Amino acid sequence: MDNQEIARVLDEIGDMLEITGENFFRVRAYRNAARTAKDYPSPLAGMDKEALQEIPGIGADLADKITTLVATGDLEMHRDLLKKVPRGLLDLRQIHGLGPKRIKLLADLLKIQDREGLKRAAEQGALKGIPGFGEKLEGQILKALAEQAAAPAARMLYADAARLVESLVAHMRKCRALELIEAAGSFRRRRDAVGDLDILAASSKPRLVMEQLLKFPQIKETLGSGETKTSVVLSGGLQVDLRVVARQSFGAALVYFTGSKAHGVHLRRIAQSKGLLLNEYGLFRGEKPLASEDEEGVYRALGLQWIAPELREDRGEIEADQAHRLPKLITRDDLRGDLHSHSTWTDGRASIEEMARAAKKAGLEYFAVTDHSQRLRMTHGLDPARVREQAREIAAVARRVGGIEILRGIEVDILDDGKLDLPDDVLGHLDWVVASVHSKLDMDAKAMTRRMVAAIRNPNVNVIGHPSGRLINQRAPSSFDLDAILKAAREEGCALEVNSQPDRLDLTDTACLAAKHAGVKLVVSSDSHHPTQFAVLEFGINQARRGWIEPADVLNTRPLAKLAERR
DNA sequence: GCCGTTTTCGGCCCGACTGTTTTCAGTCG
Repeated sequence: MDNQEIARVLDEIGDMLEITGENFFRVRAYRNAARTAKDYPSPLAGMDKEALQEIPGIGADLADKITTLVATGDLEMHRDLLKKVPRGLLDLRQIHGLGPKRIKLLADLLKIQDREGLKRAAEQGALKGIPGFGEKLEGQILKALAEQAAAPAARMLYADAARLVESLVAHMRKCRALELIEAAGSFRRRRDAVGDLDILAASSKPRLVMEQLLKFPQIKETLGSGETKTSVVLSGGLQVDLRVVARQSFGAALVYFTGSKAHGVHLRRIAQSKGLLLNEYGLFRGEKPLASEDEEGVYRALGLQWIAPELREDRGEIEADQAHRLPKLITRDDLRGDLHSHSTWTDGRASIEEMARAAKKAGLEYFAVTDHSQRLRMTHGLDPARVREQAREIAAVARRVGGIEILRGIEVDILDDGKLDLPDDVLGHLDWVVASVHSKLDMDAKAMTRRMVAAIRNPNVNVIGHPSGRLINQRAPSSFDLDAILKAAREEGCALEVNSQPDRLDLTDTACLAAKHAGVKLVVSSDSHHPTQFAVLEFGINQARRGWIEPADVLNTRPLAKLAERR
């Protein structure tokens, strides 16, 4: 049972307890634990009760429940609650406007158990009779039920969101009343994909700024609009929340609106422990504002240093800050080279020379040409003869294009049994070997772990490419024992890749952190198939920063001469 | 259910918007 599954069960318990009217703080304890589990960088399944209790927010009772859940795959409390709150009822939480209190009323007064029952009742006009329900809410529920029959909204890739933010911000800047604007929320935290967009603006005339947003051409629906806050849904289904505050509150509002929610809660608890109040308008002692204009000031007044948005997930960054141990995060400028790229020799769309010129233009000192190996027939993967032939072309290009070093590399397939797709004597003559899984991505965890560890043990392999194989919104990550893989990688001095393609971003942020803790080096790579794609390195850097990665953790921050050192 | 430079009991983060009310509960972020 992995951390995601543990989190799901705990979350469901929280929801069911809330619907049955349990003490809200007990509910919150389960929600907190679920969130902690979801973000925890190593498997809770491998931890004993004492270790679990060391984690903030998990006490004796929850540690006990988690170990039971891991051992038996089930929890008596979860089963018992499902008898009281059937799954159909639980699912009603997805409907906008329905929370625990109203769901309880629906179940108690109208005996509603699921969507079907709710739909019938709403169509008959039966909801209006319930206290707190009226004409509008009934209509809203019917509409939500009809819309949810359509596909559920996927999260938008960060790269797509970045383009949208650019056009939205350009649109907003046409408003003269706008003083400052910043995309906050999970976008500013540089998450790999975002569920909505939170835009923060400063203005003394908020009404005008709201009106400007409502003129944005892609708006499908307005969910709500008040003096300081407007929510709209764009035609693609993405929700945009705009918040407008006075300029002197911008820093506090940015902290508040950047989140994460858990990070914000933690900050407000610190404020409270100092007898202060923290909200989106500032940090206050009684009526007196202590800080509000900029983020640095707000953190300082709480006794903290400014924390990079990528770290604000309440994964220990506040404690690290208090101990003066915040990481000095890697930036794009720290990268000297790129170690994964393709050319027209396989599935790339540009020649080696075009790629070399583009890499040089992107400010890189070196890059590796790592085309696919023979097994990937559809890409015309390289056999030993073509590997040698390509080496001659690389040498020729290197003579023509100065100012950048070109490494002779390969992205060799890891076969089903963990052997590699090219013989060792061929790999041994190359400068850089990426080994990747491209087939049978869904094999069971034990077999996949063996397969990847076997590749790591091959001394010719420098790095494992896109280790999990996931494609965001399209393909689940392969299952394997990350700890076992990290242990082998550490022993062999084999690195793991952070693939920067916007739909891969693989390793994930938490896996980066786990690798760092295990002493495994990373490589941030573009996996470019086109000259413009060296720009995606920015996205891989985002992901690495979210994983607390510093320049020294990443091999391609080194000058070429030091690249061969494996640790 | 968790937690402790006020505490092992009694607290637990904060505010905007909507719809239903006629001062506020519920939901949401």
